[in-house]
Amino acid sequence: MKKISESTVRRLSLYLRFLQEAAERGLDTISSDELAQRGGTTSAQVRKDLSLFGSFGKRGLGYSVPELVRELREILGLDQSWRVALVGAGKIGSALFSYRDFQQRGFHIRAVFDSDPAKVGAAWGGLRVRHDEEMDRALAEEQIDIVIVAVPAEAAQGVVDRVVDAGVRAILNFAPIRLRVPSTVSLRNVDMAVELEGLAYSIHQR
Amino acid sequence: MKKISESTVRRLSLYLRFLQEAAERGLDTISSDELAQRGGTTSAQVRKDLSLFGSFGKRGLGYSVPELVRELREILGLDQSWRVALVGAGKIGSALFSYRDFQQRGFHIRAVFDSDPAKVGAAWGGLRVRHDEEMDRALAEEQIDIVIVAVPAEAAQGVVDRVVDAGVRAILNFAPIRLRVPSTVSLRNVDMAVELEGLAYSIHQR
DNA sequence: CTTATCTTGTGAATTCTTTCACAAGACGGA
DNA sequence: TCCGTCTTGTGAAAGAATTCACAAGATAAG
Repeated sequence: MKKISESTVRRLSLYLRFLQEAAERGLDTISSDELAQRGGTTSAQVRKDLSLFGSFGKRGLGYSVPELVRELREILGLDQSWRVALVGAGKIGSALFSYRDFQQRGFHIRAVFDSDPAKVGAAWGGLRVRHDEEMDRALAEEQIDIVIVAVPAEAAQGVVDRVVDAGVRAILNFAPIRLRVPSTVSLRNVDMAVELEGLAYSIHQR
Repeated sequence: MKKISESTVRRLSLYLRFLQEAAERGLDTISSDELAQRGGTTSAQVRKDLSLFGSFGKRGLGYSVPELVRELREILGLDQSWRVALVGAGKIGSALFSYRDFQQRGFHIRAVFDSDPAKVGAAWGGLRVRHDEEMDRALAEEQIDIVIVAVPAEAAQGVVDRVVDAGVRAILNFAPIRLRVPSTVSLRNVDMAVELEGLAYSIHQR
């Protein structure tokens, strides 16, 4: 399969979200143009993105909403549920843990780790916060697919190295630091400081 | 001034972060190559990014760390402090509020709003959570530069419309929805669902 | 059946970003 | 001062992503 750019994948995810809303509203057909409006892009872009995976539309009509939902879920790998672990039981970790959306979309948090003895043992939902030291073994035992890193910047690289050694192939990082991972591992960063600074830049420019 | 791409601004922000670490470690000179390693890019990219704003380096030597820190802070608009408001006093809002990094980088939260009467009045740091209805007036009174939106998806567009009407020109959105704003307003999205789905896509692809 | 109206799928053109590659300086040592 | 070694700054080249523009298919109405 040809290489798909990160921006395309991002957009597919947005299309899917809007299609699901459309499905709830009972729409059963949608055009690339309507999809584009909500995704903040153009109809040509939508068609090009989708055409990388097949031709799902009907000329003159548009796309069948339920069908395209099905296709996109399959393309993105959302027709299965994913086993997620959260490392860092601080404020951000806790906010992420109770973020209902993840669950809904098939991302299930199966384990929470922290290095602070004061936090270890606490009950989080049906889980118990486990000590950091258990992590390496537990990631394998629980067959974790994705790890969310929500520890301070200083600790993040160490955590990630261990996570990678444990065989995890996908990491979502919230620590404000650029992590090194082997090219076989997928890494996404959520970096609030960078975003804020980008905003500062744009207002600063008048 | 020529138009600078969003990816360039993102990278500048990363360079600055690394330069500040370097400064703390006492380094006073750094090459585009060292800067590139940490930013996960190439030396040519670093030089091109910087050259959009001037020539800050010395051939044969590299860049003066303190000087480049100063320049980047000025370019990004970080040589001033920014007045931030937070809308949404839920889990995410609360995590963001206590995120020390923002403060450190000159982003000061001056007001917190929520529509839930149960939350209004609560003391957050030195602030008191205010009712949503006060928002429109308060944004102007407090001369807010940047608004962070941390409300549920259904409420986000309504909040943003009011924020825009109140004259705010920069918004950081955490709600999982694509917001519409006039082109005069800068908007950045932090969309954790999209990031997770991107990771799902990449492992799913084998 | 024919015509008018839609909207897709997709090569080609365009625009934007990144990488290459090298002349121009800067420094240190002899 | 001259030479060897660095590393910047930047046009030019290459590569990616987006947009254009239109033929081809689908439907509906007369």
